[in-house]
Amino acid sequence: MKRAWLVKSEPEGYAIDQLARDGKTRWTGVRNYLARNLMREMAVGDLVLFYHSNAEPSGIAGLARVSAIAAPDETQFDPKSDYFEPRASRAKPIWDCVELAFVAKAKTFVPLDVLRRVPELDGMELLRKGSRLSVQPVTPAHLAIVRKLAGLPAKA
DNA sequence: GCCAACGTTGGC
DNA sequence: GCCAACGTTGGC
Repeated sequence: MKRAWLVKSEPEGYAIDQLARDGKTRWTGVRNYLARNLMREMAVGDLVLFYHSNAEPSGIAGLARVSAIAAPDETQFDPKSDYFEPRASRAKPIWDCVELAFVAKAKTFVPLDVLRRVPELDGMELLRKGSRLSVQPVTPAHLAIVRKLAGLPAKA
């Protein structure tokens, strides 16, 4: 069963344009158990909304797709990395990441306040007060609405 | 910069 | 296992 997701990224750290240049990237640095567990549920081909957080403005910036399933996040083993995890070992990794591939940049960037004004998006995790989860599931209905708003292709 | 809403840590 | 203190996320 194909599912849909949303990931947050600070554009100053890794923006949709960077993903467009790279083509694909390992989604490293997620250090939240719920987010990790959701990444473990991702399948190759699942679509992923790409959200710019902590931005001016924040909002939906594009679309990606899962190009490889969850595997140990290499940054946890690197003492020089901000994401180093002293409790982890290669025998017992703690953090995983998927690989994401670029699909499209939003033809129309959709800011958060616009999303909030769409009644059909009620209940979307992103719009929940205090929502901080950086990896979230998105229902097919919500995905379809957001793609329409953003001018993202109906077929990836 | 403020602060609400979390998640994590560590003392007990 | 409880929970207070602390740290982080992310909108505003």
